[in-house]
Order: sequence, then structure tokens, then C-alpha cells
Amino acid sequence: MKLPRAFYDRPTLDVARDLVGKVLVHRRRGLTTSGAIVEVEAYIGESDPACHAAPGPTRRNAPLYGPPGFAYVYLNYGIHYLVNIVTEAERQPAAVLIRALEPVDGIEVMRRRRRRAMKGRRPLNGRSLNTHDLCRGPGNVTMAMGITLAQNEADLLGDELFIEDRGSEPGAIAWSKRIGIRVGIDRVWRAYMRDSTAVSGNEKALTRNAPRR
DNA sequence: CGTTCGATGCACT
DNA sequence: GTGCATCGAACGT
Repeated sequence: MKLPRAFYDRPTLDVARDLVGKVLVHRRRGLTTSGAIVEVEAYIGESDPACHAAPGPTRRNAPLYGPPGFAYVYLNYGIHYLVNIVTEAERQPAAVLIRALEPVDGIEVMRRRRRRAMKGRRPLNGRSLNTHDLCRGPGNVTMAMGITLAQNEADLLGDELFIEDRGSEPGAIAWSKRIGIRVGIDRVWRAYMRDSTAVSGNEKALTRNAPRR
């Protein structure tokens, strides 16, 4: 069942927590890929220095100021697209970054896209791509799912990019500080499935847990 | 194990 | 011109 608009129109930390275990689906050119969300990070408001809304409204961050339940995709480091889910945008600009998935549908399509994205360099020293590595890390998520700027501002209630509740019981969820950022590192706004091997980050990032808030 | 570094594009000041 | 919500190879220990 596709998540309704009301799911996204809630406090961002609640949305982040509840997104873990849901299934992100992308249909593109007749190919369907999907994966269970196992790791997310919240970016909340202009007072969060790591949030793209920190400088106030700009051309790029406009989706953060729009209605909830839409995608915010941007190019990061000139190399990777990162996909966010806009939340309580009517109250304040905020979103949830999708950092890792456990692949479900279209696993061979994901493998192909990951390999194609590594053109020029020898992939993984010749080793093969494990399923739980296909969508491990926010750049890998978009690579494997085929998500680009074309999906920016996509309505998650549409049929191209959306999130489903498939009724599976989510495992234990843990919280930690956000990783890979240089400012706003104090906030404990990263939620992840504790026992999933598809979660990104090193041992330190995983053990640096703290209770929510 | 650990750290460093190159690839690469664009929003923002 | 600066700096980034990255990835993975290539090194050093």
C-alpha cells in the first residue's frame, strides 16, 4: 500500500523513524527497482546548519519549502545524486535523506547500473557486487535505483517514484549522530535498522548510538 | 585495520 | 573562487 500524503505531513523525526522498513519503489523505462529503507537522516529547518535550507530559500532548495510527500534530489560532489523525502514543509523546510536500502526488486538492474556508473575504473578490484552493497550509502542508492535530477520534485503519490508499506515487521531501530557532514554533527538524527548489513558507515558510527533526541 | 586522495558539477557568496 | 549530506582505490601501519 502506497503511503498517503498524511504520512509525510508530520514531525520529521517521526517520519524518519517510520520510513525505516518501508519500501522505496522506482519505475523507469519499464524497469522497476525497489528496496527496503534501512538507514535515513533528518535535516530540519533553517536552524540546522547541515540542512540545505540553512541559507534560507534559494533556487536549489525550493522543494524543501514545498508540500510534503515530494522528492528533493540534488547533485552532490559533482558525482552523486542524493534523494530526500520532503516532510513537514508547510511548517518548516525539512526532509529525510535516504542513505541505504536492502534491495528487493530489480536486483540485476541495480547491479548493471552500479557497474555502468563505475566505467573507466576497474570495479571493486574485480570482485563482484554483493546484494547488500548495491544500495549501501546515499550515492549508491540513487545509482542503483536510477534516480537523477529528473526525479527532483517527483510526487511520491504518483506512479514513478513512491514508498510502500508492505506490511513487514521492522526490526530494531537505533539512532546515532549524522555521518558524512562537517557541521551540525551534534544532532542525533540518523535512524537505521540495527541488524541490517546494508547500513552504511563504519563501526564507530554504528556504536556511537544515543537515545533519540 | 587506518587515512588520503582524485573524480567531478554546480549552488552559493 | 569555495565547499560540499560521496565513493572506492591506493596506499600506510
